[in-house]
Amino acid sequence: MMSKIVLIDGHSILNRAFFGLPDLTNAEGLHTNAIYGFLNIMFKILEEEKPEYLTVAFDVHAPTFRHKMFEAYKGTRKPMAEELRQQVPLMKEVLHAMGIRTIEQEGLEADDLLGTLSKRCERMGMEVVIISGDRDLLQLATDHVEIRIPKTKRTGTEIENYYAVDVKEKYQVTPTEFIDVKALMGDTSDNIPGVPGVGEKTATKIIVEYGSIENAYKHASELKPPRASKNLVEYWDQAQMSKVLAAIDVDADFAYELEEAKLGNLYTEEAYVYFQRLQFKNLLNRFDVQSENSIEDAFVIVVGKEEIQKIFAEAEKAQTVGAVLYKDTRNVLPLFAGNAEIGGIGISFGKEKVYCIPAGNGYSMEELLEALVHVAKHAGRFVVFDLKSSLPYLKGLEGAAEEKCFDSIVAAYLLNPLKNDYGFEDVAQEHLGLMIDPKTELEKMVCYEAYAAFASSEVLEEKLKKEEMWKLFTEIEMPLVFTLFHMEQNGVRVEAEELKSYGEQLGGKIVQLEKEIYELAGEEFNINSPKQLGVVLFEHLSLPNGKKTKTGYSTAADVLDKLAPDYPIVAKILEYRQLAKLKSTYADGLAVFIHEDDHRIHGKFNQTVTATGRISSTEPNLQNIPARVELGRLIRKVFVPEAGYVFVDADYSQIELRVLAHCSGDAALIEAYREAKDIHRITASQVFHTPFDEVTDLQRRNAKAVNFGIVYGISSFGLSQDLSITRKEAAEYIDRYFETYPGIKKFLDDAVAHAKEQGYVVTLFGRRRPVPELSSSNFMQRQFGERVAMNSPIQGTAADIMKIAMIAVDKELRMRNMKSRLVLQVHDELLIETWKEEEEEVREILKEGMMHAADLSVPLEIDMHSGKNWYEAK
DNA sequence: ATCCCATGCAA
DNA sequence: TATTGCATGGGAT
Repeated sequence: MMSKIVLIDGHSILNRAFFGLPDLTNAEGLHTNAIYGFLNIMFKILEEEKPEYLTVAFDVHAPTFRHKMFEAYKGTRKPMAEELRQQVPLMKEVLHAMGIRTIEQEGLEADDLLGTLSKRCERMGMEVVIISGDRDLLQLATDHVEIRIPKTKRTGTEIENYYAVDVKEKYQVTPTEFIDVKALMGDTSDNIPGVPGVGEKTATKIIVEYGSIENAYKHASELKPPRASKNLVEYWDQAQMSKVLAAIDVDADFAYELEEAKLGNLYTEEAYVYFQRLQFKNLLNRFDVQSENSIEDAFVIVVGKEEIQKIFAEAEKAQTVGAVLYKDTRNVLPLFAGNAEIGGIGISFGKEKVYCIPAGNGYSMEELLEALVHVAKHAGRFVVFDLKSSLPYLKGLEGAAEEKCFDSIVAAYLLNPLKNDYGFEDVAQEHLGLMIDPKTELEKMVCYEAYAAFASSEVLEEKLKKEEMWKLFTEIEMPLVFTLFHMEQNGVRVEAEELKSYGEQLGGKIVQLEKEIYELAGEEFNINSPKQLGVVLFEHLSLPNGKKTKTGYSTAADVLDKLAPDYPIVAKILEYRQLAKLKSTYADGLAVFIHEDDHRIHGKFNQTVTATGRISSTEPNLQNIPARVELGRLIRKVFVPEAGYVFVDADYSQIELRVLAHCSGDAALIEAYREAKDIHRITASQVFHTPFDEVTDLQRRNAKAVNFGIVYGISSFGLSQDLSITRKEAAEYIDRYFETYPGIKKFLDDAVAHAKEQGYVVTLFGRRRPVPELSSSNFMQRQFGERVAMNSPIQGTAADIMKIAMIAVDKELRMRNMKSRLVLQVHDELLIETWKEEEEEVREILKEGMMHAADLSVPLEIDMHSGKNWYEAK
């Protein structure tokens, strides 16, 4: 059997991968998508080809003989994107770590290296496979040299394959003639001139007939389009030069030992470290797991009652205990509140102490859980992944062992809040370098999770301390786990019947509006489809259209608002949209979450989702219940307290602006807050140099918009959109604002500067947010990064303060054994279902907890209302 | 089934 | 071409 070599066009494949895949970054903020894509393509090819040898060729950033010959060669090429450039040296390191030969040579392009190598190998009787994204390489195809061009599609990678015959079949010319075709037609991407007036069609026709440009030149007078005939003669020199430029050098002079390209074990320890660092989870599966995961040897499935007793006794004395509860589905799933059946527990308190204990071996599930809580109370530290989801089963843990709890997922979130998920496998991989095969059987997986819990807390603690977030973790985030758990358990009561009739009323109006819209349109269509709606409005009815989206006309509210006064149908559509939204998302959407037994919605409050530190709410989202428009706001009437209770609702008054005043130390803004009732009016008065009492409504509105803009990371464009003014006017407002409050300008500038230097911004309580966008090559991305750097410390600090307040309020209610309970948090607002006799006490607790959550240089004011439903309490 | 887009709701 | 989120229906794959 003939031996085979695979040759890869390094830059070309990196380039393909870079543009074919979405941007990926690892924890350090390195871009990794091109490397990831390259490796995927490479592994696929290696599996298919099973070659004996492999070499990857790269271009060198230096002039080649082609540049010397034609200065403008590749002159039109844009510089490589920064995100891609960064990946090139790393790519080479990764290849070297896998023992793969790379080659590059000054004065030669990768094409020439590939061409020369392919010829040399072919002469030795080898089979050659060249991988490139570039069709120019097709000239190298022979009966023994195959060119393979990967195409990245959504469905995966498809590869076009070309031996010499395939080139002929597809392009009608032989690989060698391909050079002549290119010499005639030129190549804009390489800036090869070719012959003017000759494109692909003509060039191919000429070469099919005459075989080469030289022969065509001899028969120049016969050439078909007279233009080609004339130009070939006139530009003969240029054509000849183009041919030399287009021809790959197959006889270049450079040193290369085939033996160095011999493939060995790619999955070296060194490569493993790189893959881990780059966070190529899927690719890590390729590594032989045995050597790394010798900890598996310590895994024990315990079934004897006495042994179990012994383990619990030993665990009690341990400094750190990692644990996991599992359901006996063939998966370790996050547990949820309620009646899920649990299969057993996992527990680990040392590298050699890792146990899976299924229920039913002398210990029922209840007894296991009880014993586990007992362990938690006595051990030094109790570590789990996603504590909140296990709390329903760990009765008695609260109070007794609360402070010993360590949630590794929460810790991992603080260390990098930008990730999408924080499964224990991810944390194990990132912080322990532990690779876990996702197909691992259940009991072994339980052991892995218990061990990872045990082993991770120390590492995470060290990292949190190093990044000065230990206090944030222990004093805010961990206590908050319990508060959020309480809120989820409490839920909020919703009147199902009322909600249903509200939905039905909407439904009636929607049907009516639908009819009217069809009549005005003269046709029936799906009003919910922006695509169909766009066609009806802007094509069939020829309404003047402003904006477009990628896929068609924009039918967004701000566009339709402008048309509504002139076109009754548009006004109807806006009304229809409003009602449809209320019905689908709120009336019908909320109804499915109401529990039949207690008439309450137990939504989830997520602690590890947002980039800034806010809480998020899902299933359903209880943080976006309508409030601004009356019809929508009515929904709040179905949120009610249980009999004997009232709602008390408290929200911070402009907490973000106050945070800004404090953090910036701006004297004028601080002073404004010390005296102020109406901050926007004061701002207007100061910015427009108008006495407080003479501020017009317009001035106040503008000042308010600027205040908001500042908090979001202002841009003149954004402000101009919001106020419907020109960018210039918006810019003037901003300038005047910064003149009035120079401290704010400095604070925002400093935030951006800090982010550029350190790569992250930080809140008053030490919470960090990385800002990788600031090192993007894309201008818009960088602009975005600047706004993020300005906004995150403000939004994040406000979130920190609210968390402190929530914990304080919840603790106080429980310490006093009160019936009243925290049910909702909406970023700057807390809703408490209050036992009527406790109303005054609750108001006091809220006031105290919220106003004194932080000691700022401006007062933290709140607005507070009571009511028999959420509508009235707001 | 699953994903993406446009849209719209909140602070 | 203003910050942070989540859910929806439509429509492509």
